[in-house]
Amino acid sequence: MRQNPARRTALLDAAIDVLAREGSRGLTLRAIDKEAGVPTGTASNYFANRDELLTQVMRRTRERLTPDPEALAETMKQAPSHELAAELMRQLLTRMRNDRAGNLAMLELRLEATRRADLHTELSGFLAEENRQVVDYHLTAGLPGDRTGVALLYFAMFGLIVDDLTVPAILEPYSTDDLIEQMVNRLLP
Amino acid sequence: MRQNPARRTALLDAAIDVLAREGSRGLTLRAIDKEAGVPTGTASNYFANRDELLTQVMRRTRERLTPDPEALAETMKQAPSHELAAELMRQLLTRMRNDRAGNLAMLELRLEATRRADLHTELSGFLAEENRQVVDYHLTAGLPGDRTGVALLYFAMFGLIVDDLTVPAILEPYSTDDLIEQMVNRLLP
DNA sequence: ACCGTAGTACTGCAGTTGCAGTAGTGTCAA
DNA sequence: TTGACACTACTGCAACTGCAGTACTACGGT
Repeated sequence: MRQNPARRTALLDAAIDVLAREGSRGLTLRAIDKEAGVPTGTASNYFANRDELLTQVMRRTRERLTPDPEALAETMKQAPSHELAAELMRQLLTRMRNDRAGNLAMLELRLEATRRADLHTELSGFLAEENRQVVDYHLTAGLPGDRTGVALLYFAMFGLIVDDLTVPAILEPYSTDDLIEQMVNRLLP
Repeated sequence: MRQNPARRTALLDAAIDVLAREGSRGLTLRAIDKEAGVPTGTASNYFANRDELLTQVMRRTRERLTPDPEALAETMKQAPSHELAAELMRQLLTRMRNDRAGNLAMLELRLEATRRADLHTELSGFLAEENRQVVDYHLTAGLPGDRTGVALLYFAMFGLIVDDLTVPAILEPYSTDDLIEQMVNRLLP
C-alpha cells in the first residue's frame, strides 16, 4: 500500500471527477489511473479494493464541500439577521454549484451507501454529525429560528440543490434568490 | 423488437429492482433476465440498447410513483386546510417509503440523466411538468399558500425524502410528522 | 381439418472487452 | 546502499453483448 499523500489525493480527486462524469458504473481503478494521468495499475496500489476506495472518496468529497473557515468568518462579521441567514444559504448554493463534481459524487455515494454497510455507517455518522453541527452553529450564532426551523431550512436547501444539480428545469420558473429569501423568512420565525 | 406489454412491464419492474438493489453498475440486460426469471437474452429482445432501456425504466418508474387517483380523491373530500395539506405530505412520504425501489431508481435515473442527453430531456420535461401540475393542483384545490410557498414545500419534502431513503440517520433526531406539520404551517401562509 | 407461414420466444455460443491483481524492473533520495 | 515509490507488463478471470439457430404459437388459406 503506497503512502504518498499528494498522489493519493490526486487519485481521489480524479475518482470524484470520474464518478461525477460517468457514475458509479464507470468508476474503476483503471478509469482513475487514466483520469489522473498515471500509469495503469497505480490506483490498485493505493486502494486495496472498491470498498476502501469509496470510503476514501467519501472523506475527500467531504473535505472539498466543507466551507472555507476564513470566508465563513468574513461573512459572519455581519450582525445576525434574516438577511445574513439568506446570505449564508446563497453562499451554500454557490459553493455547491462551484463543485458540481463533488456534489454529484456525494449523491452517487449516498446511493452506493444503500448497498454497502461500511459506507453507510460512515456516511450516516458523518452527515448526521454535520447536520447537528450546522444547526447548533446557526443557533449559537444568534441567527433567527428554532431547531426545527433550521432543520427544515436545510432540508429545503438540500432538495433545491439536488434539483439544481440534476434537473434544473424544475427550478426554471422560479428565482433561486427569491426562493432562498422566502424560505429563510418563512421557516425561521 | 418484441411487443408483449405485460412481459415488457415485468422486465421494467425487474429493472427497477435491480437498479435499486445494485445500482446503475449492476443494471445489465442479463441481470434483468435473471431478476425477472425469464430466459437469458429476453431483455435483449425488448430493449435495443441501454439508452432505450433507461428511458423506458424512467417512464415505468413515473407510473409507479404517481398517486392513485381514487385514494387522492378520497383524501380531498376534506375541506382544504393546513391539516389537509399536512395529510397530503404525510401520504406523499408514505407512498415514497412504500416504493423504495422505485424511488431509488428515480434517483439513479436523475444521476444518469446528467450524462445522457436524451434521458435528461425526457426527465426534465416530465419533472418540470409534474412540478407545475402539482403546484397548480394545490392552488386550485383551495389549499393554503401561494405559488412560492407550495414550491418550497415540495423542495423541502424532496430533501426530506432523499435523506429518508439514503441516510435516515440524519432524520433520527426529528419526528417526521412534526417536521411535516411545521413545514406546512410555516411555508404556507 | 390440415398445412404453411409469419411472428414471437427461447437457448446456447463465440467473441470481445475490460477488470483486478501481482510480479518485476526502474528511479530517486536519504 | 538501501528502501520506498513509480512504472510496466502480464495473467487469469468474469461478464457482457450480439448473433445464430431452434422451438413454439397463432392465424389464414385451402
